[in-house]
Amino acid sequence: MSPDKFIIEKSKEAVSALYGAALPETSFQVQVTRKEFEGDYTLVVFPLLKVSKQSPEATAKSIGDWLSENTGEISGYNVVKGFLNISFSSLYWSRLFAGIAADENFGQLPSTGKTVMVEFSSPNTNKPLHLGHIRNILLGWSVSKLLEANGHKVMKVNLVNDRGIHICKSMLAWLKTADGQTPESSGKKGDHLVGDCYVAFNDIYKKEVEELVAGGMSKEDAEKNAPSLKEAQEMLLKWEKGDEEVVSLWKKMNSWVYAGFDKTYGDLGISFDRTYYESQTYLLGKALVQKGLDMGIFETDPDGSVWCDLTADGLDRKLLLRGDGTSVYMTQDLGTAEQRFSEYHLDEHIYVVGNEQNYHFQVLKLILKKLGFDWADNIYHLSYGMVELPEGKMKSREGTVVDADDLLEKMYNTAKETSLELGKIGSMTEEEQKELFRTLSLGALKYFIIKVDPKKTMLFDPKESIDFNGNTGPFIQYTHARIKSILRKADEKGIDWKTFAINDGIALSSKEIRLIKLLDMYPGKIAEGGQAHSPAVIANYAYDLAKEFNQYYHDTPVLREEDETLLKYRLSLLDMIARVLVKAMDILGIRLPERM
RNA sequence: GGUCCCGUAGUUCAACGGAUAGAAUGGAAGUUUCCUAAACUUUAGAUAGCAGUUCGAUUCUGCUCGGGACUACCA
Repeated sequence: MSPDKFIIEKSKEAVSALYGAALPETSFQVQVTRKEFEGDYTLVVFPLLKVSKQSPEATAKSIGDWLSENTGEISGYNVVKGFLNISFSSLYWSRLFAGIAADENFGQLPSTGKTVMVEFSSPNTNKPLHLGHIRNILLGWSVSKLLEANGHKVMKVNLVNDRGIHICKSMLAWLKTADGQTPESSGKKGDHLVGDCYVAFNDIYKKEVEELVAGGMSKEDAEKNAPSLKEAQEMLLKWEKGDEEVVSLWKKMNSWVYAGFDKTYGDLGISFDRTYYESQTYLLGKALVQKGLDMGIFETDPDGSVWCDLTADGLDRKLLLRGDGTSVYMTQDLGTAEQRFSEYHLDEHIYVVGNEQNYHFQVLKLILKKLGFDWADNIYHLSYGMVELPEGKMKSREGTVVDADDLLEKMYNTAKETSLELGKIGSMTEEEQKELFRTLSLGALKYFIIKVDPKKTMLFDPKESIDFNGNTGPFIQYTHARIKSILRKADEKGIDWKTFAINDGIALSSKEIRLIKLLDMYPGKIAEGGQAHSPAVIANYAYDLAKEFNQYYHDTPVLREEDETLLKYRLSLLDMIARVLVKAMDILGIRLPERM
């Protein structure tokens, strides 16, 4: 049992023995004792005053005395104001550690039998992935891993927006300007080629609008009547009718894009269990509109459009079906949600989508509830803030969007330069070097993005993100490599620490106890992070552990230790730290190299 | 106008309603006899403002001031 839970349980007994009162667990607040005070864990006694009818100090002392007398694990206590600082015996800590180290599945919580779907990435096929997608993807990926560590079965899905007017724009521009280029012939990555076409379309369109305005047309009319836009709209109609030529071009260009996306996903080290395409789902939801009408919660306007009035809930009227009977984004999302919940019997569905869609998801959940679906409560919108650059927001119009592929390449090159500069690569083969640079650059990028609370707007400074010092991915990677190096050294010396059974009765230093305490906290961090859907908790935990190790190792001889028992004990402690670091970083999708 | 989010050292980020608000980075001063100095030690530096609830507020409530998002028969 964890020390904090142990204290809660025993304190409960103490309160009932001393004051004859039974208080709920929430009245017992236990926290790690702050460094500047003596003790391991601290019980906050203020909430107990109402039953003790004593001063905070007297209450703390009574409970402290009771705990000392009635438990063997506690070695002492002190009282500061309303805080009861409790110390555990060395024996207790070494036994706790033995339990942690013996657990092969440490960090994996028992199966819950629940299935959770996580949707993330969700790109458009007319633009390559950019920095905003990277935040989305990394969040989606590590939330998935976090949920798995919590014992859930997780389905990672991607929803590709592969239809609509914007795709037609790219297709049109390709026909007009690309001169038959393919990814093979041009050497461009497929998604970039198609993205360039989209840009090319907008250039043409802009020019046409300018010409029309110069010819005396109002700007508004010009924007609606530019010939290229008309052409794109015609193309969309043809697509919807299944026109063979249009559809085959659409398929060809999309396949280029998917190949490009797959490359980027691969570079990021992520994958999906299933990919949905809007072209196959955009008609879903119409049946639900009819259901809503039958239930009387939707209404039809004179022009035939269907609405849901949410003004009573503090929201607006929401369109669900256009006057011409076609559906909108919301309709589709209602339909896909219903389909997914029934097909996979989901217990929860998490959508990783930017905070600009907070309103959309508020409405989505509300309408589903009105339609009588209880599972609407199990939809969670993991909303995240924008990524800004030192020079401000990313704007595609101004060309300040950070392209995902460019960024990954730059990170790789910087990792390479820095490593070479520090003379770190030693005798590595070229393959090993490449692997290391890749691991380091991805570690830096992922950690930098994930450590920030998702809901906050974050600043991405390319220079800082590739920093290898301080609260960074490479610092943790380095720490792990260092521990592994020590353990290798121990092996070379022939110290058989792996088969060591941890004995009682070892005098532990306060720094060692701190490390054990941190290790013990790890499953709790997983559970906590799982609830908050926040991988940032895990990221910061891993950093704390790495930092604590560095401080410990700096002035505690391990390999030089002469007492064999203590030596083996310490080596197992290092091994356990390395294991937990690997587990934690795995949740973030960050690999830890053995050497660097 | 309405709804939602954010505001913490120079900068980038932390802090279940708990003790003297933590790190990192940048600034200043130091450290090589176990591993790998991508490390470690010391030092200066912050809760936008005003009320309220509480034994206790960065955290909860209200207002003010700043920044952002949404408020499409786009997706």
